[in-house]
Amino acid sequence: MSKAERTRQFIIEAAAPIINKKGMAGTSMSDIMEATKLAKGGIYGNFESKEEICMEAFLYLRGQLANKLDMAVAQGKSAQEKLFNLLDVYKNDQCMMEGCPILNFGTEADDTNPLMKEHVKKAAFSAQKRYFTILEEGIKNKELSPDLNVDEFSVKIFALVEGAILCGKIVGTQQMDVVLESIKNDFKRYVI
Amino acid sequence: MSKAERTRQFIIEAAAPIINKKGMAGTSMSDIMEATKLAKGGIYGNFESKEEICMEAFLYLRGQLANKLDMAVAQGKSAQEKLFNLLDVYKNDQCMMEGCPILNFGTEADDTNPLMKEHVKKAAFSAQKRYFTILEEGIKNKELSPDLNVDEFSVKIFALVEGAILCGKIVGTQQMDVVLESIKNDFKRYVI
DNA sequence: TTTAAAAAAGACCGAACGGTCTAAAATTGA
DNA sequence: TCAATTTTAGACCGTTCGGTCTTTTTTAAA
Repeated sequence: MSKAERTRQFIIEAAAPIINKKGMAGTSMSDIMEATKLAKGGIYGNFESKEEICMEAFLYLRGQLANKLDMAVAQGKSAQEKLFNLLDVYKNDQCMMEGCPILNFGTEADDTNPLMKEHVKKAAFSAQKRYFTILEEGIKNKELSPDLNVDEFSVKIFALVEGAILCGKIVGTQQMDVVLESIKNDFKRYVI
Repeated sequence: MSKAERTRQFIIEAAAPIINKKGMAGTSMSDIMEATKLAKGGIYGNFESKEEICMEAFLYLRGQLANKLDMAVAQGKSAQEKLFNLLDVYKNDQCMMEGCPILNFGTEADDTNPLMKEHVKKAAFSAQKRYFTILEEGIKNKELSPDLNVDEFSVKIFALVEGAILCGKIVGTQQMDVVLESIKNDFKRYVI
């Protein structure tokens, strides 16, 4: 890994939480310079624009979150354990990074930045797919009722999780917990 | 209504959809000048800062949406009709304004603008209260099972609706429809 | 219709913006 | 260790930012 590659990664990791928090338009290059303690040249030698930094920041955050979720799922033995572990990441670990990047970048990018929007869309699909896989395996293993519409329920869980995060941000964590708990109850209706 | 009051309102109505779409940080005074065809003086004679315009824009959008939802609810005779009419506003009328102001302003304001955050919080509460009232009346009128936890279900519907809007923005309207439909199905489980 | 008051225009301000470029410094292969 | 190369510092660029202020225009009461 060359010096430049290391610096590039360092910039991404330093900038990502700021951009996630303040938004793309709300984050200035000077914010990033301050966070990295690098001068203009040090940054623009590794990225060709602020937009590129924003893109990489999103991909980084998305990857970090995906890893954490995948690990939580892997810990679970049953479909229920897998899903509940996943949801508990949001419940307990949310504080770590300032909110879900899909929610934050998605709301800002959708009318503004088509390329970013496409990346967010992909991230949303893969989040839904994670639910899908848990549910489908659960049915295959006779843990869950085959009546469950896996396609629809995956999307519903995704919407509920994102809604829960929004509730947590603007109202408070107790509302987020209520919503996350309601997902568990919905799920339990299909447990055989 | 004085000239100034009319102009002020005109500016708010012209700026609101832009700010809702591009965000507060992403909207510049020149954007607002262009939309209103007014010069700096004309705008700053009626507002003391861009932030004030953003505040008023949010309150305006929030009010518009609230009116539309209240009217839809008023059209319904049963709890089910009321809720379903409300949800159909999102399904059909969403295109009108670029997304839910609670979602858009909420995600941007939460780490940035405490006063705005407070307004968004209030708006979220009153959105939840609208669900609460429908459900509680439904129980009182023996339309809905008293087993329904009205407090929790109101928050859940709110989270699902906001999640549905996010799905609609980043993935597509068909996902939004799936989620809105799932709210109806959840509701039906409590109909007596 | 006149005139005093209110409202809007637009030149202007300093600051901050994203981005460039050259010179200095740090890295790296020999 | 040294020289070629890569990487970073930071002065600099034009532009745009939010906001002010004086002048002009418009409004509206007499």
